[in-house]
Amino acid sequence: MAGAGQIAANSPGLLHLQNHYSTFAVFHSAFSAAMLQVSVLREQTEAVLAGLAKKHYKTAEADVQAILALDLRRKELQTSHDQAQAEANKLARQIGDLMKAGSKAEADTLKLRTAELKQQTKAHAEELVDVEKEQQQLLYKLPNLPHSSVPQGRSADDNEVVREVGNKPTLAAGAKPHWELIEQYDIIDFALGNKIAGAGFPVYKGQGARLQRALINFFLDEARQAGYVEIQPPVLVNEASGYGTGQLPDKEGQMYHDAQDNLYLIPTAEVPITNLYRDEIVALEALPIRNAGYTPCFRREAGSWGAHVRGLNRLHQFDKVEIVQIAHPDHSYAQLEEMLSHIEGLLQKLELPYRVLRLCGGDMGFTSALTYDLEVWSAAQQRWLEVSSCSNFESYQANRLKLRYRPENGKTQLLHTLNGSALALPRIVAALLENNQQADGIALPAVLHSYCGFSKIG
RNA sequence: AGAGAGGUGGCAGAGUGGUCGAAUGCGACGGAUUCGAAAUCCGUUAUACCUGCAAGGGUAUCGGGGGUUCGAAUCCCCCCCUCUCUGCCA
Repeated sequence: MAGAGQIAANSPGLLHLQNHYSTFAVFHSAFSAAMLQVSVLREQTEAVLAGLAKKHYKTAEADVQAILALDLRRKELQTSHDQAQAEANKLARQIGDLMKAGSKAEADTLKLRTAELKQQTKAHAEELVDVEKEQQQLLYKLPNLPHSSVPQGRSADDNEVVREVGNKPTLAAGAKPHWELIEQYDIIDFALGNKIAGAGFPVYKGQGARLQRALINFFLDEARQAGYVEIQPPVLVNEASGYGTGQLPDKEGQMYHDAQDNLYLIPTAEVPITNLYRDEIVALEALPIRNAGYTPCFRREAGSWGAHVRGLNRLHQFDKVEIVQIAHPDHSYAQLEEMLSHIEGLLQKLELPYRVLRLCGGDMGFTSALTYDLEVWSAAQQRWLEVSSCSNFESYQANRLKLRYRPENGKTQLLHTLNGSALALPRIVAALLENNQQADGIALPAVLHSYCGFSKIG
């Protein structure tokens, strides 16, 4: 094919998203160069296989070998194709000169050769497309490699509790879960939402709506004070953006899709905000980039409805403030810690007991290299609720996004992308309601009083 | 939604079949000049892949895809997008 490495945005040609940053090497720790770079598969095969094993990826050995074999074939084809094309280009120039000189017969002789070359380049180009497509599909299957600090493990039970902060409140007898409290105070109405939209689309009313607005403002203000630029992105994105952050092609069933215009409702502000930097070469001085945005988030969550997802625990539409960073590869883990401490600060100001988990290989996301989950204690439900997930994707997303920087000298390199919820509202609301319930209402934490315009619900 | 115009390098903007990866201007970078700066002058200034220890060489890319041709930014077809006017509308 012509122009290996080009991206055909807005077209089915997205399969041609290339991963040819072969020189992005091993400057960092053995693990820190992320996936989807064939050079890493080739140069650090053992480490890659170990990482994939940690993520419980089944066919690692076979897939990696297949990708490497395809890469060899790809190079062969590229070389032969380029050589044939070079000769054809040279002949074309000669033919042009001959025509001008009036030597038509000689020109015709050369044309015979160009016809042959044309056959060759065409055959090579076609196979090249096939090979690249096949390699691409295998690469898309591979999850990101876990950071060395990621604990071994298969499920949520194996996650590492990094720390637990705050005291769990002791509720009076007869304490209610939030789905009863919201009815009692008439602040969130599932039945109404069901009537106008469907299950999982609650209607916030009165103090409930005002609390939502207060939390959004609080989170955005805190983010701005921490150095984040506030972004208001579209909540519908195109297909290329879905590929850029990795929601496509694997998880398309989790997004609402407008087939008429081929747009997707965002499952998180991560998608539009990170894609802002798709196909960009960012100046070193601009790093790290800190962006924050509030958006509603839409998740189909097909088939995931069950007993313990009552009330606000899981919704089709919810509100979230997301923080996104783009960092130099050498500094991305420092930035991850910065983000984590920002999020912890929010929870502390909200006076919610929380814990920080380092997710194990089996529980972390497909695209992540290291993920911290933050969970708040929901006193009436007597369980931890995940309110934030904060991850470093290293160059895994950047590779698809073609998000790079130019080093002092040398070729462009991939940047690292990170994001975290700061914070997702529904479970925060659930915990606030449950933990602060009193006989005569719900006492809100001091930090929210001025944002809400009231200090107590009820 | 209808009609028309247009998509070229960081930006602006030439270029209607070959010598065009692409004039020119601006910007940026390096150098000269200067005590320093402005101005001026000289030079450099895209991305990706293949090849090579390197220097270098090669290929591709002028919105995307396909076609015509020995040869396409330039001609033909399809698609996408933007702008203007009309319609509609928060």
